[in-house]
Amino acid sequence: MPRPRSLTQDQLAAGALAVIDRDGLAALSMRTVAKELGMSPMGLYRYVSDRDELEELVVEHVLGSVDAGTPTTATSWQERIEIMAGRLRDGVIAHPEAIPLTVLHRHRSLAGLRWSETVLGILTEAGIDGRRRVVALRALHGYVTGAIQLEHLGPLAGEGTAAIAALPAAGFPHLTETARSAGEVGPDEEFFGGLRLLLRGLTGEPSP
Amino acid sequence: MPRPRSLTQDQLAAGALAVIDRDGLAALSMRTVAKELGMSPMGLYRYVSDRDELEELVVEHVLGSVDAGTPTTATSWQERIEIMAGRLRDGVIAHPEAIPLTVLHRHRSLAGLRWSETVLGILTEAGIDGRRRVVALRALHGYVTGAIQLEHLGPLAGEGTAAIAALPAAGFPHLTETARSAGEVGPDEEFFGGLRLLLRGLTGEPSP
DNA sequence: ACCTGAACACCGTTCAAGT
DNA sequence: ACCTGAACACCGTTCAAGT
Repeated sequence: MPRPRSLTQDQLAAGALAVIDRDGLAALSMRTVAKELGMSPMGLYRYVSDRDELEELVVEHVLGSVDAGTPTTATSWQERIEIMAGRLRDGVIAHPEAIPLTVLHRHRSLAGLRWSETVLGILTEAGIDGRRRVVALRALHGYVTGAIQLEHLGPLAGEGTAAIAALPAAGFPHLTETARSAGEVGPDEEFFGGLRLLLRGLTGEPSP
Repeated sequence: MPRPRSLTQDQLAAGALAVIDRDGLAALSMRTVAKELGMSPMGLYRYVSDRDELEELVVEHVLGSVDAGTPTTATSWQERIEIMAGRLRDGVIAHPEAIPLTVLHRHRSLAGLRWSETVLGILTEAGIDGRRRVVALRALHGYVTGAIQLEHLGPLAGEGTAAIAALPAAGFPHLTETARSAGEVGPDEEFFGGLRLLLRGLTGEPSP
């Protein structure tokens, strides 16, 4: 005798994300999510074929919160891309414990592809096309992904904290010196500063 | 009655890496590594305090194979940075299954810090210092990390294969079109093309 | 059709013991 | 000091059964 599904896929994703946000990524398991939702562990398999699919659902949920609409307030295409990068960063950083999952599954996510589509539109509008546009999208995607992760693993000031502080200053003169100036650079300046380097490189002539 | 250690830390790392290379990252466990080395699972705890430390050892082993010496053949500082990035990419890609570990632990690795030290030296020599140098290192680090991961997760042509092919072309006009030109762009052009964008942005005046 | 419970083959790690 | 073996509290997933 058919019973109605008690959950939507989004509720499942939200339950899993609640476990991650509260207890950390290591605590994520079919069993803990089932408990969070008041089901038996095997009940989840009605919604998802394995753990990997549960993870994809979580990422879809996180990236689904990112506004993929073309920014209208910005005056230049560079600014529009900065806004897109900032939105993605904000959405991902809102669930720091999920970052490894987000990075891992981002490229299979529909919401992630919507972000890429909008960025491609902005690049096209800027007169970038063909192979140059492919390289530009990949570079932006790679930078944003890597920068968010690095920020999560610890700022350079933090990278210094544990590892660099214990470093033989003689063997690492530049690193120890840079670690000192790193304290003045906040995460926003770091993220958008690096992004602007990329955009500036993109702006010049088609290259030699 | 004291017995000599039967293993070096490097042999332990090599054993773990052998498991990863042969059977994938999911197969890595204290038990499988112990079996690989002909020990009981608990024997490993003489060398390493937990699984996390075993992972760090693996990453140290992988990054330890990367030549961190300043390149001497290159004629420009940009070329020297390209060589450094290429060496890191080659070293990491040699163990594709270990990439998630490499990314995760890279910032705590001594060999990783040696790479950063050399890159900082090249940047300094190029006249980049202070906060600009901090931002430059982080941007390079972020880009290289992200680009290697993206390459491992699948090229844009591959990102297209599964996901983009199944995409409603109407809703994703740029993405479907770009996926077509993506086939012409090989992984090297993609990696170094993006890197050169960054370097070109770095080369201009100190910025507005 | 939706969900449960027992069972299987795994984990990382603690603890007590062997040489 | 180095290593082992049993045990504990976990995993993901299969399979048979309940409503």
